[in-house]
Amino acid sequence: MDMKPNSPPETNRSLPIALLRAREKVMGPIRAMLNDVGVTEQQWRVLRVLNERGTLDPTEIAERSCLLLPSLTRILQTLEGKVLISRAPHPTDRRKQLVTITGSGRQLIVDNLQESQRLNQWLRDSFGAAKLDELLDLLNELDALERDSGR
Amino acid sequence: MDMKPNSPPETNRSLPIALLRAREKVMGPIRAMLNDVGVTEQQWRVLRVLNERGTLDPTEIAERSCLLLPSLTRILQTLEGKVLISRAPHPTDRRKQLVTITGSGRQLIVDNLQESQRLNQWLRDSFGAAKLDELLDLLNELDALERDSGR
DNA sequence: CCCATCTACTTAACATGTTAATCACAATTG
DNA sequence: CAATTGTGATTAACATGTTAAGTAGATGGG
Repeated sequence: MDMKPNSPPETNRSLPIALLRAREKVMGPIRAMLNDVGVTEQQWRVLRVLNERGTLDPTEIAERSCLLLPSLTRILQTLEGKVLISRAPHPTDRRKQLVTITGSGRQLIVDNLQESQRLNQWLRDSFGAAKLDELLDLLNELDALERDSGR
Repeated sequence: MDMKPNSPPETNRSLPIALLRAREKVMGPIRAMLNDVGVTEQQWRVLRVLNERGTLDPTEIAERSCLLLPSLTRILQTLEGKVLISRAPHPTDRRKQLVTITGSGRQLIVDNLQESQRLNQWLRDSFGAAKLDELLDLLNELDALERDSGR
């Protein structure tokens, strides 16, 4: 037990940094793929959510794609400009809107989904399916934690 | 085996999203703490690296704090403006510079390190020390992976 | 020594992250 | 129904992320 008192965690044992580095490893190739198509990682997330879940309002898109509403507002404007999504007013609540992916949007996903899945599969093979699942379980547990937080 | 063919991973089982959500859980309280002091999460990372490792050049700071050089350039300008770091030309290589944390910078760390460690400890207690270590191991393994990448 | 090339850092341009403020509309209450 | 409060989305302002281009200084031949 030769641990120094109050020894702060090395940057390698810092969870925020470790999460950041891991994310970079995984997203790097995906970002490169999307860069060729002209959409960002965040725009891709929004399109995938809309493709999987159908028409949604911005608040739910934000939750599912892990974006804050101010960012999403700008992203939706961009995607609408590219005609990858369309927006319609909510029939009863005039504060809301309904966002739908367009045919072009779906096509963009179709064009890139295979490559995306290939990258996923490569990760599974390289890292190991068991460890990947274990990692996902731990991350989801961590996320499910703290509904109160230590502050 | 009732798996649908080509079934894409749900957003919850997507590693990039899971990493993002987990990071938000961990960083949220830390960000709040730093927000009160007037430094960002990235500025905090740079200061901690400089405090732990001493005088460094920007390239090494970028690696250790997980920032890209263009971001770091702006961050160093900001930190220099706040007199939390100082910059000096490299004695032999005039392309480089040497960045050092100032007394004010060290003081800022001292003032917030305890709270930071308290939040870390709370995470360890809530999540479990064993699982936290396991998670860190998996993340580091993932990071150490792919020196070639699947592209 | 000169040139081609590489390296360290910076700048530029655009997209997103983050917090606070704002606006329109909805829901609630008196 | 009017006033208050809450909600959904947007805007504003500043910081960072990301890619590409630029600049100054080092480095390695010829």
